[in-house]
Amino acid sequence: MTITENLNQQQLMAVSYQPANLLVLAGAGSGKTKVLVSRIAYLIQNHRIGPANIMAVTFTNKAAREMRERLEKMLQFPVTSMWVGTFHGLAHRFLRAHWQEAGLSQHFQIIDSEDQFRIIKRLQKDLDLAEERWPIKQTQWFINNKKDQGIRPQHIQYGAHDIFDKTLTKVYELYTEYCKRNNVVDFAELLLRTHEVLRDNLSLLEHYQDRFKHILVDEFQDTNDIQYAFVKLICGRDNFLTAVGDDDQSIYGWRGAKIENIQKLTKDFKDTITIRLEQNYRSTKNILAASNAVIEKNSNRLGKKLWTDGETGGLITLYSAMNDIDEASFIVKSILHEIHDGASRNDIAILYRSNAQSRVLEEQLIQAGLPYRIYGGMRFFDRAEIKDALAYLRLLNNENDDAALERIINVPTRGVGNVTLNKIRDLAKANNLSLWQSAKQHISGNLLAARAHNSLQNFIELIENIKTETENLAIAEQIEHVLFRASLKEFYSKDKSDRGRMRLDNLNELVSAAREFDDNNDEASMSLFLAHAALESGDDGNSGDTECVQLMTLHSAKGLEFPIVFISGLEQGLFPHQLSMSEPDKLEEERRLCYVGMTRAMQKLYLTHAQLRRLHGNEQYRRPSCFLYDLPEELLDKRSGMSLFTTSTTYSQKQPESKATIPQNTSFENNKYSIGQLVEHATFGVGTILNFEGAGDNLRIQVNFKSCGTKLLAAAYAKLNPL
DNA sequence: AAGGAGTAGGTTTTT
DNA sequence: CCTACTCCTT
Repeated sequence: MTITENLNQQQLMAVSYQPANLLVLAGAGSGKTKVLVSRIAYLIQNHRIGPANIMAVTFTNKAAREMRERLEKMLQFPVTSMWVGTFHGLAHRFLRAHWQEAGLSQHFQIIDSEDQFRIIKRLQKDLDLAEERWPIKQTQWFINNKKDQGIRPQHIQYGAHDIFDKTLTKVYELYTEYCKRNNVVDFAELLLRTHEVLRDNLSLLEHYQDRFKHILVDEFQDTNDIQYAFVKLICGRDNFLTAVGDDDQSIYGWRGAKIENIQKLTKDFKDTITIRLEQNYRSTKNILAASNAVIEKNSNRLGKKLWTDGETGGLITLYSAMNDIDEASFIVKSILHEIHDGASRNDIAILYRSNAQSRVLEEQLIQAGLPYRIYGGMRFFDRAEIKDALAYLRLLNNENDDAALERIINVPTRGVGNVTLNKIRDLAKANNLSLWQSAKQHISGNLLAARAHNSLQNFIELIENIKTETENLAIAEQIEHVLFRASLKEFYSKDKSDRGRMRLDNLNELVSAAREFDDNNDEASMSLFLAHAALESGDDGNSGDTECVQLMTLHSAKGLEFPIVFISGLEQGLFPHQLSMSEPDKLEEERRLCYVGMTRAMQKLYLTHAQLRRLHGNEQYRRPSCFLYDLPEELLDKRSGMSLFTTSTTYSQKQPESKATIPQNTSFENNKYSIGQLVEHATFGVGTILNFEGAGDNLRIQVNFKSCGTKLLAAAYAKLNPL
């Protein structure tokens, strides 16, 4: 098969266009990845560009892996010398090679946002900044935001009375010093430092400009200032940029992505050719028409209209639910129908604006006995037990990693409590020592009471012993040894709950991950494995054998596609979100998010909203989302749940408090339960009580419901058992 | 050092 | 309403 086979005219043009600066505006489902991969293959095969002369930047590590795989499959030979990765991954690679020019020490480590949070918290505490007035998150945001814009503490200008900027800049400054002292680098620093080194080192810059004849960047609409500056810098000579993206799918403005980047590209890069991929191969005509109708309401678009010569498809179902539970129950019922009609659970995705919305959906799915999977929860390498284990490894790798030491000095508990730790901190601060050095001084100088002294000494010896014992081991074996010597597994196995068991599993999984890393990397080292752990989310992909309905936020649905898609909670204040409704720019991003969601659907799209929703504990009447009014009537199959009027009587009854959850896998329809059973195991919900029998503990109740509510049951109970 | 009480806060997330 | 975290008691 040749590279240019099976491409439409626009795709072919994008793939085969002579070396030049290219902007490929690729609409949803227009074969963007295919074009990107094919263009690289084409450059290699037809323009005799060496893989080593190509750099490809992707949005996630997963995308990077997939790109390399597809490319190698297409070319039938490995392209190991090509640089493929995320901006962060590539920057890391660069800094490892040029740590001296970058002013880093050779074995610098990457910290993630949680580490960063803890460090800033510590620093602010030392500065006596009250957390209520100076939220750590805010400082963290301040620092990262400055870094994303290429701004160092010394560049920040503030007025004499600007306490806010003055204070945060001070923290930023101390934080920078801390990172230098501890030999660590955060995510934003990877990019900023790389940019600075290239900018200030002409020979190095020219070397890379000469090497990378072609730089290809995917998801260009999601680049931030520093990333754009980096691309601009490196594309400064006889080399070319291929930027692929879709301004209509820019949904990360809130974390620094600049939609303007894709808009100003043609001005900043010489003779840029713009190619539009507008033929969609994913969705039906109806779905596409509806999506187009929504996105058309945005101003400032580069302009693009998707079309398809696929089938018209069914109408889009718009369900107006009575409340959030009715909404969830409608979704679940519809899923059951779809499955009955031959759909696989894997084909179905439920999308929502915020994670909190998943709970009600989950409850209904559990009741229906439908297996589901939630995307984008806690990431593997972010789990507490994994981070503990990694902290040991970090400490072994670099004794002066204070954050690592703080994390595990008393995990598992070994009698080095807060009092001792504070003493260690104080001495470290006074003499500009690392915590490890300070701890050793406490031992050698006999500065502690006997009990603390012994505990601390044991800790120091433990670390030093592990260090010698693991010196020549492969990384997986090193980790196993650490887990054993630090009794981490023992520590977690004390927890007999599901959670404890899961933690043990995860620790074992960590060993496997290390082994896999070892197998896949020629020069695997502990230092590289730690970097891998920081840069990779370690998402398990489609693990597991059971087919699952997929639940995720609209944001995490980007780049995916499903035959059947539900978008729930289309209500003013929820989607578009309350906090994004005031400013036009933010509302436009919400609209793009809606567009992204809708264009995930291949065959069938369901949109739902609830008239009454329980949010933060109280019920609120909600207007349908403004996006729903953009949809052409003729594309819709409108349905609605019970009217509000009927149920409001139920809701208005005086109801005593009760708390409980229905056990999983319980089926309810028209069954009789003892009230004790039900009140103890009920979740709130909607239902009708058909009949009562007996009284007191022997009271039995017949209910007809999707899920019967605690409130309702409690009301019934109160009615039959007056005080 | 663990568990209970009390309370603050509650978009979106990858690296 | 639910959670995650702090603080306070044993």
